[in-house]
Amino acid sequence: MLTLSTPARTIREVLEKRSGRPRRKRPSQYHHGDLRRALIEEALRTIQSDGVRGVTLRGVGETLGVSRTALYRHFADKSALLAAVAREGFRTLRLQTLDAWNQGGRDWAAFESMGAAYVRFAVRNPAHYRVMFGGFVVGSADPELDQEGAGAFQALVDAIVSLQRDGLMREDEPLQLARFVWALVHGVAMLQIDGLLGAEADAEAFTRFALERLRTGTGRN
Amino acid sequence: MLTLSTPARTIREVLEKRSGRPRRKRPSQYHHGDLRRALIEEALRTIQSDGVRGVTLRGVGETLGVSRTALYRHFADKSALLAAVAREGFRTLRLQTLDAWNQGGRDWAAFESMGAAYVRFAVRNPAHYRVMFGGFVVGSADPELDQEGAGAFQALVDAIVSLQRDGLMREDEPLQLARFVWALVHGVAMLQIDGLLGAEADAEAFTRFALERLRTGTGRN
DNA sequence: ACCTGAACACCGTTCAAGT
DNA sequence: ACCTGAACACCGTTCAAGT
Repeated sequence: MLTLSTPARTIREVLEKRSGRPRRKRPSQYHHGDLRRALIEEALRTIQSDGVRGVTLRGVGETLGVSRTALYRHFADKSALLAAVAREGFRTLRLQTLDAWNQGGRDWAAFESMGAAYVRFAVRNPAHYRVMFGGFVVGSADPELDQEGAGAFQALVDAIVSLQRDGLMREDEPLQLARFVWALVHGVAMLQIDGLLGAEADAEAFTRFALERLRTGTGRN
Repeated sequence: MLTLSTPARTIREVLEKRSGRPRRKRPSQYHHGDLRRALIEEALRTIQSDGVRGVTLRGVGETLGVSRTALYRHFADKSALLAAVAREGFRTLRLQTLDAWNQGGRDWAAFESMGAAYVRFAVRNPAHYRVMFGGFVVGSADPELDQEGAGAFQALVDAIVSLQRDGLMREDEPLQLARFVWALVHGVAMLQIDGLLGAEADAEAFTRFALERLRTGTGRN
């Protein structure tokens, strides 16, 4: 029965029966509910090292020691997995920007730190940031993702309202101002990630310059 | 010879010989050097209608009536085709923004028109814009793409220098100012494309607001 | 030169089946 | 409930072969 032409799969099955334990990476845990978590973390790891295009359900499954279709017990499809990864990103982004704002004195300098923290997150996690904004999450309609994104945005709105209360920022509609600031830091981050600032440009110096002009504008008064 | 089991291909070949003209979309031209052009245009059409992910070498080839590998005579790979599409985008972007700048009086209003034209191009051609900035063009090292991108950027730099000469813009380093403006319009465009402005937000009004704040800043003087 | 067609090594997803 | 394995319908790319 166990001839040379026996598929490797069959041999492994025999060995697993023998030892009483499969030879894959600790699969028993996944029967207890943390495969979902493991899938998100492995997807994120792959994204950081190889980019979004490197994420394959086959690869993720193999690394975790489960079949390539096990994922469908926890996510509707691949896009839903990426949406979960994006959600993690917005959460981290909110925590890091809020930290910069609160650590500072909630003045304009703290607001600039907040912006710098935003850009720093994007530049340090370019592939992750691209998953959050690159249009990879299709089919949409992930309410939890929308909620997490809205949470990160709200941190910005709150800071702006605070600055207005202290007479440090223009009395425009806070939402409109928040969109403006978001667009700027998003643009600064994207240009840096895409390497479009030019070789001679100092990325950090440019971020500082951009945050200064955010306050003063570019016109000559 | 021409039995029921004869492949359709053979039948078509016979018909083509008969009529003296092939039944595919004018393939004879492709022997004269415009398959490259046709591939770019068909790829762009597919991008506009179905997004980048809808572009397959098989689909493009089939529509044009050539084999799915014919492309490799004109492009190194799929990424090189997308790079050519991106190049077209930067060319159009430069022409449209320059037009807005020149049609206006080269004053600050014209500069805002230039910014609005930039955002308009992105919003009207979201999938195309994403090809230009979404990190789809990998492997990089397409000098012609870099050159076209640099050309679009130079139009912005020139406008800024002109404004400075007329005493309308701050006397900062023009390159740094150009990067700042680019980051802002890029951010505004991306947020609109990604539908991240919120349902109640008026996209055009926001663009106007953003371009005003570009001049005045957000701080309270 | 330019294009074809088969082959290769991949994909995501579905689904009946196993425990 | 949770996971598997085979099957399906796709991909991009290579390459010998045709004209």
